[in-house]
Amino acid sequence: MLDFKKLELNPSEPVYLQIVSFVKRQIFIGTVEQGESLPSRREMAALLKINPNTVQKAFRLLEEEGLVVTPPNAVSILHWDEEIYAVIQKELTAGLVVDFVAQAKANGLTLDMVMELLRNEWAKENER
Amino acid sequence: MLDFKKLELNPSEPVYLQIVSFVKRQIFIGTVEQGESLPSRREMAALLKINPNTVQKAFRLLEEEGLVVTPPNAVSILHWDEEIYAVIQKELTAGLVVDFVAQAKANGLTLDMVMELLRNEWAKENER
DNA sequence: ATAAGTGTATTATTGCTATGATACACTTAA
DNA sequence: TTAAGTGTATCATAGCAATAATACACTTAT
Repeated sequence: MLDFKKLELNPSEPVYLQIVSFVKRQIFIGTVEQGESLPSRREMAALLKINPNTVQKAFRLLEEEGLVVTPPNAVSILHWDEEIYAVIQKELTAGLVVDFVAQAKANGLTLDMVMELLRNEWAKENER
Repeated sequence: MLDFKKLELNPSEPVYLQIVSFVKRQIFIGTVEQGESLPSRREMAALLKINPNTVQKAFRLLEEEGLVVTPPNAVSILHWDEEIYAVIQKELTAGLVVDFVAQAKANGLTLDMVMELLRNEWAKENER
């Protein structure tokens, strides 16, 4: 189930994008089901203490990406098909490493160096 | 030796940052020596077809980070000490993975998954 | 002396993006 | 019918960051 109270807003990244990412990750991880309702724009805005338009922007984006459907004058509902799921799955996995690898190569690093750095950083603080 | 002709400007990232990164990477990789001169602001601006102030901003940043020194009314010169070198070395290696790991964890990925993705992406196109 | 080359400081402009205010159309239930 | 709740469209605002224009002080070689 979607629990937006767990979404801690980071002031340095656009709020609407944080909402989008949050929902995508929940779908990807599988903590959320098809047909589940999202809060209304105003409700969610009140919860997060932000402007309803910001929520609207996030939800519209989710709709454009095929993760959400919104009947007229009613609350948005989570809905996606396999194809779309594959897209966000790729985005959250393979897509994540693309820029990273490009940068690492530009910096002159080797694969072995990167894997070593990765292991170290991963071990640091398994908090949360 | 610094060859700014190899610096292909990417329109979607600030130019002055691209210049800074370029120089840092050259220092880190070791294709450049202490005492080497940079082009004058105007010269470099002409070469890259950008505004001299943009070059100035980049060079000033490099100076603030301790990679460059600029005598009065003269061209800037590459100069750094071991401590500063260690800083940018860390920035270009360990520092690179920090955000990446944070994101991967947020997406619910495991270390093994990430390493696998990394190998795949690294193998893709060893061009350049 | 002069002209051309340095770096630098100050200010202006531009463009973009995120966010906010407001009004509208519609549904639903009291 | 009315009031409160939906989403939505349009426009305004604000803030920020990158880039640009301009003028200044100084050096150097002609």
